[in-house]
Amino acid sequence: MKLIDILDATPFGIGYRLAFLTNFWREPILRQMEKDFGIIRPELTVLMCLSFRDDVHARDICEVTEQPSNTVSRGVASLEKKGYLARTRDTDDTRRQVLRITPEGRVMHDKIMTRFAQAEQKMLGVLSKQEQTDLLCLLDKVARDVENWRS
Amino acid sequence: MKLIDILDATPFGIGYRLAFLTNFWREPILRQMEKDFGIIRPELTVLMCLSFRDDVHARDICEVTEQPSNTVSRGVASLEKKGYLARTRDTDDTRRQVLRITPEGRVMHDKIMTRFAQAEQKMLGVLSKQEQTDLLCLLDKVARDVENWRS
DNA sequence: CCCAGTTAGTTCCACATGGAACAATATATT
DNA sequence: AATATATTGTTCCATGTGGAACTAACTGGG
Repeated sequence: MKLIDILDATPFGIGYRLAFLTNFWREPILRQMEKDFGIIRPELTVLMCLSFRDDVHARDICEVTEQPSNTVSRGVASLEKKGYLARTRDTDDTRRQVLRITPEGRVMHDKIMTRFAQAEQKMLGVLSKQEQTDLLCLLDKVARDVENWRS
Repeated sequence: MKLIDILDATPFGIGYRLAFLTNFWREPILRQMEKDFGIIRPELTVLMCLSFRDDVHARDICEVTEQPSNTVSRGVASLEKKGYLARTRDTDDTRRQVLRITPEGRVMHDKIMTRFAQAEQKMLGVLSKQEQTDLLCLLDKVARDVENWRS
């Protein structure tokens, strides 16, 4: 009995394969990331948001990622302690704090992103360039439509 | 700022979209499943294995799903308490116990499977039948190749 | 200006999870 | 046959996580 056989028995072949691939692609890297760098999932989430756009508030990260505020709060606090982000009080609203990634934070972020990218390439090795393009296109179509189907 | 924009900035477009779709498709159902039926993730894992094949041992489930034994142990214990599976001592090896899903367990399993299937159909609404077939084919190709790329 | 209601971020608490130690049983070696 | 080793499944413990309560600060209506 293999996992892929159970997979085949379900009435949601695409969904299950999505979950299957996500698990085998992402989870090992997240575990390794924690082991090698001491960075855990919610910290990476914050790091990715700050890498994409500087000077955001914790609240923004909550909204974009749909993470609970306490999770983001802990991620921000621990990243600051590690020197990967800096926070300053917002002068307009002193409840808020402006978050910014540090150079060290960006280095760490890029290192982790590279791992994901390399693992992706390895995962897609069985597909031709054209097939990879097709797959990306199909996934993108569904992902962009998310607001129409999410429950 | 939208999540999909951060997604586009990463050097692993396919991987990130896989994770994105998995999150928005699977996670809401798992949360709802717990709320409506009191079934949590490791319990569902056990239930799906037993639905696929009867008379297995907890150890088999550990190997197939790569779950730690304590997680499976708890899942089995709680499912038994709820009447969704029955366990009997294996006469050949009294350390082992033979697991079997009950009719109530199968009803619950099917109810949950239906939810996943319906959510999948909704998710794929934006794709044509041909595109859905293509997507399934591509995902299957990569999934079947898992032993060659998993880290 | 004051108070009710709202919002940003943190802390508290309850629980799910996985690693490691453990007890019971089976298997291998001599 | 006796002892050492391996295996099955459970319990213990440390940690990650999210809901809810909480504090501090802002906003709007009277």
